[in-house]
Amino acid sequence: MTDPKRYLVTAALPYANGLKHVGHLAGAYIPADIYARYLRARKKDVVFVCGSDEHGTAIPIQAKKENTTPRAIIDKYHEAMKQDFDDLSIQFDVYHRTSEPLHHETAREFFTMLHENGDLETKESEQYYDEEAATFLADRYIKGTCPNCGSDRAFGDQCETCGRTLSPDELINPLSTLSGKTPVKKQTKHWYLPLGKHEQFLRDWILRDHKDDWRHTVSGQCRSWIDGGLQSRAVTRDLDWGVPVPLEEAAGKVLYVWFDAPIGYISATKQWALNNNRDWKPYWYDNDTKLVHFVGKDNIVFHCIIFPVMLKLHGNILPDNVPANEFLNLEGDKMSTSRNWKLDMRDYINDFVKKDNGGGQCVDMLRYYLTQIAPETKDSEFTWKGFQDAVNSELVSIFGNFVNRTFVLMHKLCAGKVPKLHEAVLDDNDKQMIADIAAAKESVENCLENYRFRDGLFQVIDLARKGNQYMQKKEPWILAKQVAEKPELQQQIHNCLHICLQLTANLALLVNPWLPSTAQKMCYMMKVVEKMLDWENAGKLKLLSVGYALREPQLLFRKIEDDEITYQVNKLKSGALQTNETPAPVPEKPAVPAKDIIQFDDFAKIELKTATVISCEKVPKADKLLKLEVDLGTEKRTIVSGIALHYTAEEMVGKQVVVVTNLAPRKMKGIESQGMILCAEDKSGKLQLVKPENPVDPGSNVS
RNA sequence: GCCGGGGUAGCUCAGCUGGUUAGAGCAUCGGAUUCAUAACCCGAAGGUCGGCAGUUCAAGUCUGCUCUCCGGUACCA
Repeated sequence: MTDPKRYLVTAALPYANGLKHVGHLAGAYIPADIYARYLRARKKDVVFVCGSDEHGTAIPIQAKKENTTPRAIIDKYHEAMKQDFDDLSIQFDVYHRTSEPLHHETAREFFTMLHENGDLETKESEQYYDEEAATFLADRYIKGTCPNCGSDRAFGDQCETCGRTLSPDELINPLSTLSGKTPVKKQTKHWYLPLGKHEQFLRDWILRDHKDDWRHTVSGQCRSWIDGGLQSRAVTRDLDWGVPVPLEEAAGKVLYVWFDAPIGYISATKQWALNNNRDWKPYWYDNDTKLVHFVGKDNIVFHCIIFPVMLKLHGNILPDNVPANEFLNLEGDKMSTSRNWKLDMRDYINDFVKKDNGGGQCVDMLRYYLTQIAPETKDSEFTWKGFQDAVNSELVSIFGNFVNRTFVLMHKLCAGKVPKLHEAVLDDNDKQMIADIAAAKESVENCLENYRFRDGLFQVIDLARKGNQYMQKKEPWILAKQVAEKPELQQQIHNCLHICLQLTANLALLVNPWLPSTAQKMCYMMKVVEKMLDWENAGKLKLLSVGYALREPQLLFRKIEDDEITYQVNKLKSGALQTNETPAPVPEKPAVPAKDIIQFDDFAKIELKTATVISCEKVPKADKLLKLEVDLGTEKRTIVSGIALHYTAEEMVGKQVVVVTNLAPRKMKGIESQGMILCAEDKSGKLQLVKPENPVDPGSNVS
């Protein structure tokens, strides 16, 4: 979009069921914050909105887990996340929450318009209903036995043990988690958003109009979705936590969280307008508003497909870009909450920012490193060693050191004041440096405009590097020793320090979107007001006035010591170890079976036998399936088993396994499976075969 | 399996519509220097651009096949 009148920048609404980690930061919040700060520095009309996403079934679930109420959960995590963002200099213009009445009202209005315009479909279906609690049960509120792994910790949407996606109908022995009773099937009506109707619009808008300006990771994923066929999506669901559907016939139903959450951007904008006595409407209705969504790649489909369709139907503007980032790994592995392999924002804040030698410099160190490794084009990796290297050899040695030596020399050679620039004696080095400052402004700006934050920050550091080179060529400390014999050298010294100081001011300005605390500290040292950081001053040589006295230098960044790094790495590893070794917290009543008690006769219905794998091959065109021939002593059978991710076909041959031999046969990928192989599965989802301690004859009964 | 995105120096990445000896930063090694947080500066070394084949006067850059990593999706009794 050329020359937008105003900007609306959004960062993904974090879900209020736990603390967020540095992957979230690198993925959405830091890039969004950099962009918003840049626009503010350019005096653009910009609103940067975010807020807590507080609906959805995971909230009441989390409440149960923590033995409290949903309200307490969202209040707790809303405050915590808000605080963490604040501690890391993520400067939203408004941080709202979807539990606010303003949001409910906004979401209701949104739904109502779509409904009244006939843009939604309705469908009746049978859903589980808890008669005692007199409510329909969300998938998450039904538990039962997993048809896949047999675990009793399966829910209507997913099995906790094997992670398989489920539908409530698949559960064996479904039970309501509310009453503990067996639910009944009951007719229910829901509203759907028919995405398929908008396929052509999406194709034109994304694949044609934004062919060149969207990241190809983003448009590629969109194409994948569109080509895969766009299904209608339920907008409502039977749940009591969320925005009630504003229809009389929809009592007990709420808007699906995916529907109400992005509308949170709109309600946040409204709240901002109220707080600042402004009009929110142009930000969502005027075509000269540039809307940019910052999200992680898991959110692409919502922000590029679903929400735009909603916005179009509702008469709003569409996002100009969705610069989604990929994922951030940690020390060689994916970040994972369940395995405790992660770095929470709060942990960093406590271990670095809140320490005596911490503060803003540590905030900026993290912002620096997370930008430097930002997964803009592919997944990237956070390592503590990398963090240390980036801080020590770039921030400290190049950037911090340049500023420091400039200030020290200025105090030693120029009496603590900004020296004069003697234009008549400018040499090639001076001129080149001046040109480099102007050029840096252009390249940094270009990067920022195109969401290349990693490259932009590199350009800033590179300018500091050029400053070091320049100073080295000029060697004012050498000139100072000769000035007694050659007084004319004093002008060279002045020119060098003048340019270095103006360069320092420029560095403060250019680095400000990325490292705001550092920019402020530099302003303090230069005794200038923050207005100097206005982008229009960039590239110029007049940021500091001649003769102006500056403060004593203070170091911009401290070094990261080796022991801090080893401490963090050990902490990460031992934390992960703990979760691996300690089983899930034992409930107060130990090991009450979740399944119904059965009699011996029931058990006896299952025939279990040992078998030896004779041969084994991978089922073609299936990732998880192995086809096995097993010897049951008296017979041989073919079994198809979903263990290919854990065992290779070769290593299965010769192994003894336990087989359910009287299970009804089932065809998979065209092969009839005549039994089932038993496996144990740990928390991480790793499968282990169940087998006799010592080999026994094939066909031995297991009981 | 299908769809999408990657695989370029030890690490993190640039390389647009094909064109001279494939680039940068960090790390490493050597040198120089002292204004500076043993910092800076100069220099060197380091790559059969995942593999194979093809198109072309010319391919990291185009085509086909293949291996591998990351998502999504199907298979999981």
